[in-house]
Amino acid sequence: MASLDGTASPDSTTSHDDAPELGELFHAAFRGLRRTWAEQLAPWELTPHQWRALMTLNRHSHSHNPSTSPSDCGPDCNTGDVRLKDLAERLRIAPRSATEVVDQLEAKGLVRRDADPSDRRATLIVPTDAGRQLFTEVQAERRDKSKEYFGRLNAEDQSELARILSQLRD
Amino acid sequence: MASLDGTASPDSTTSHDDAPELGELFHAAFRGLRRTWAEQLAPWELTPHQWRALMTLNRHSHSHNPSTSPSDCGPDCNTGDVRLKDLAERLRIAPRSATEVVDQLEAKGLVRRDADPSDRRATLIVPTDAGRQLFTEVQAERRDKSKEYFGRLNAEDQSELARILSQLRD
DNA sequence: ACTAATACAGAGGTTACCTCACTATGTGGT
DNA sequence: ACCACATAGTGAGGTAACCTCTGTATTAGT
Repeated sequence: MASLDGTASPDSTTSHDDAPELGELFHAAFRGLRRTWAEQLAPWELTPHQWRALMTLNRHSHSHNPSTSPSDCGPDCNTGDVRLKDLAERLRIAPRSATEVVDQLEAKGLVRRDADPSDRRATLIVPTDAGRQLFTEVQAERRDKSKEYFGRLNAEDQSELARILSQLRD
Repeated sequence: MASLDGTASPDSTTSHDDAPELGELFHAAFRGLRRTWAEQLAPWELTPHQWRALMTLNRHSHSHNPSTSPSDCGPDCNTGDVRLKDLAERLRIAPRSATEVVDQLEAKGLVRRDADPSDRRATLIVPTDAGRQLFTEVQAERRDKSKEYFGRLNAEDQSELARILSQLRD
């Protein structure tokens, strides 16, 4: 609870209590971000959630489990041993929630569930060709900064924001 | 529990650009904020949404007791008449969604629906005594910066964040 | 070999939104 | 005065993005 650092002045004479709180600003900004994303992704019939999952799967395909790895995993080993659980961790959601979004992507033919040869309990989530193509397509579109939500910030503010948010994320 | 180690892969030969996107950071930070709020508000059985509505109503309505109100409202005194539609606007949600949260707060006895004497279509949302008391109580608790989600940022970063988010909000 | 842990999915719930259609009421035009 | 139309709130119904709890198959530890 009350830590003893005590460096902060509790009187807060200089703080404006009636100013919109950080939380409110954050909330509003996040809702705007979500809305913008949803609109951008609508042509592809993807929700932001699905896009995040697809992006993670396409990008984050380096495995973490070296045990019993196939010997032919050379420099181009990028098939991506991403188990459902790994996806959940990267998206910071519960495994059950990852199941859901994978179900959706699978129904759209964007990812595939493969059996993990090293553990028959596990499922490897692999983007299909369609999934990879869609990812590339959408990403290219999104690279147009004028369509980016954060495009209204200058570069300096963008990196400032990134720095601060990183602290917040823990 | 688990260490959630970063795997500490020193070099990813296949990774070309691993810059975590702003959107991802934003998302993660927002989820943390939501969770923190929910936990803080749990003792009062309020959801973050309900709290935001209650806060808005308490801040923007200066309603006195029906009796003994000498109307010493200053020149800048807002009438304190917050219609459901006004609440929706302030929360930036659809009127129908405001109805919902007002329903919830009314069921808890924290706000009351009064007829607007100047327009019989309109409903004025007024915090009850219980609502005002709860607001004060929770706000006092939340003033303890050590419990604040944004407390982990120093003052400078907090105002930086506020400045940037304001730009984003439009 | 037996027990504990793990990976996933089924069932069902919650929060925080939304739109569309409807009613009651207010407003302006002729 | 009357009618068209807008506006305020709400019932009905839906969606996205989460969650927990439970069950089953499988693997790991002793």
